[in-house]
Amino acid sequence: MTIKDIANAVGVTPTTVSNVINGNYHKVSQKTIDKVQKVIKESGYVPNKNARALANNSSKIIGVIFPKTTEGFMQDPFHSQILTGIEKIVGAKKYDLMIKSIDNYEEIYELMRNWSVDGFIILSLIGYQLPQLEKFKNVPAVFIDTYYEELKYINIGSEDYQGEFKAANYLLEMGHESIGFISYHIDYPSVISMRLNGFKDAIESKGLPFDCSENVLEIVGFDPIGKDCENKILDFVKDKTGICISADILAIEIMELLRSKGYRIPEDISIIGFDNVYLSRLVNPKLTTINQDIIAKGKIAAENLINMIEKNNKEKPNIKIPTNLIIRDSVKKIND
Amino acid sequence: MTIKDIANAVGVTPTTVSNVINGNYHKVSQKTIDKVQKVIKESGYVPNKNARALANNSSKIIGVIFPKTTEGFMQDPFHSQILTGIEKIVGAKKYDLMIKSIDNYEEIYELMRNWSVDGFIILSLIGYQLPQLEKFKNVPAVFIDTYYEELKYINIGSEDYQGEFKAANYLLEMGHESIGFISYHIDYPSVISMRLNGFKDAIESKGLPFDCSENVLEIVGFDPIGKDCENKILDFVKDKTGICISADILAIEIMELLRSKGYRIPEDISIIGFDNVYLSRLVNPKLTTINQDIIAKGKIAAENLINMIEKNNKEKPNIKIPTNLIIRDSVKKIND
DNA sequence: CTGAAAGCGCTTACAG
DNA sequence: CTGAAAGCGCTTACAG
Repeated sequence: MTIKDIANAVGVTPTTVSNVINGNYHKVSQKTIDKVQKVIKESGYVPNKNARALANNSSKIIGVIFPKTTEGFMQDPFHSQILTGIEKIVGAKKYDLMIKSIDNYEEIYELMRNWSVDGFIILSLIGYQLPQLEKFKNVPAVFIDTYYEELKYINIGSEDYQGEFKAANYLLEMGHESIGFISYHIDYPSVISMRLNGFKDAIESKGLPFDCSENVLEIVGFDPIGKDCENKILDFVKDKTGICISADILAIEIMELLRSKGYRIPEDISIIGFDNVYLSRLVNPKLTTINQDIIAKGKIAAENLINMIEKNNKEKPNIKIPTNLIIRDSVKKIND
Repeated sequence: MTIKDIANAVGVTPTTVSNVINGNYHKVSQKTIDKVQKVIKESGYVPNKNARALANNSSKIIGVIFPKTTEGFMQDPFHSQILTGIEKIVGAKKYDLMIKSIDNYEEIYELMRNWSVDGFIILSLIGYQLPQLEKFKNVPAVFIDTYYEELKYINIGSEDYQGEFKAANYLLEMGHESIGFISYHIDYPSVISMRLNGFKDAIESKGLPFDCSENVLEIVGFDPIGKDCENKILDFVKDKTGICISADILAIEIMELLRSKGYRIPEDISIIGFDNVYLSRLVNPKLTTINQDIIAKGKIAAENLINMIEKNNKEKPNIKIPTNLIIRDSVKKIND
């Protein structure tokens, strides 16, 4: 079933059929429109989008790009929720979705030319790789959580600074005076460095001293936490009553470690996470954390991209999703 | 940059360029091959796959189909891990990946015709909808976790029966005599009904009586668990020492519920899950469970699909991933 | 071994 | 309002 078949069945030319399919109604009489639509419906005609894309140099495909990692990117619940949000909007707006993990930013360009992809959502780009995207400049794209001074694209981030400020501030208000921040490797600038800034400013806003070597522990390597790393954490925690941890997943790992060493949480030490992932309310004690609506983030990314594509919108705003404190059971009040 | 441009640059026709791109080397002289490849490399030529798909009626696109749910499908860590496995193989084999959530199985057919999609991986199809796929019969497709008598497609499942048998058997060997099985809604046949059979047979293999109304609790609705549901669970658990739960996520929810009612795990009641999701080792106590390699499942699905496509393989095997017991801390030994 | 030509299914100026 | 025709970038019999 092709446009030509429809045209023959109705007794009209492919031009006319194409016009009704594409809603160019002002070019066709109502009588013809009706006849064509009837035959299309009855025949179960499905357009060949490859042909359409070839003729239009535009596919209504959106590409989601993420880094090729050994563990597998979607493993991380954060990313799968982003994808959930993206997929909802993309589907609702009648676009198709391609996903691809890459090693090398040339591959984005290649994918674009392969299929005449209309736009991209790019997850977890490392900032310093941005210059490689020069030739990509005129392609509609939105980034997620990419901080880089010269970013010429829309970025969808979160209020990371404000969120971690709230977290640290809560600890301080609960009477904690010696607090720390633990994170995986900290890139600058990045989501994590923003959070660290919020932490620092919360401390200083109370007139307390902040010192990187005192208040911050950056851990290398990934889960499960290695032996040497364990000792660093135990050492770091010793003289503190409360810890902000840059992500729930890591917070949960660390809670597990501390528990195994005989710490009671929150009696012996208070913990606060970031992200409010699903499992944060299922661990024991339930984790106090900073919430962000990750699915909304994916949706906003897709909505902005589609706006760029359809309205040829040239603005490059830096959008930030709000973050808010979720109080559960992993922080205790200190009275003195 | 098109094939025609390359042809002009080399001084040859598009036919020849196409032949070298497609590896039809026996049709071209070595000298010409070299010249064409050199120009392709230098020019940064990228093929237009829409044109190729249009000419070939085949796209090297693989579609991953999943149901449109309100919560969002990829939320579930199980599904995002499957997707991780699929993406790895699809990328490695130089295919492209489209994903789409659907309400209605007609949409699969539509997607196929839209893009000349070469094959599909279909997740969480409800068995009784299979007959709707009649017209889809000749399209390469593999299903994941779909049990249906008349399945004419490859299905990639797990040893659900054997896994739950091992789980229940472990409880029995640890001295538990009154044990139960808790699950969300049980379809027949399905992953869950297979697990229930394994549970039942383990009990009966010890010469113990099995009675559905005694040993099985099917809960309706989803997380978080509702009030009425809570009471059912508490009631069910009262006269038992060990519980098999059909999925880790549910097990973790239930552990949380029991803890809040004063139960100590495993001292007061033993719990065993299924799936070995990431968080099962992060909860307290660490969850004893049945492991399956979910990423491998995704990989096997993709490998089988691509074999079907490329070798025109007509076999429809029913593949099952092994399951094994992971002993952690949520089951205690009962000595009498 | 190489090329001319038709065809895949659509869109889009252009003419009438 | 309708249609004839060229074009999008590829592939593939077929002829030489």
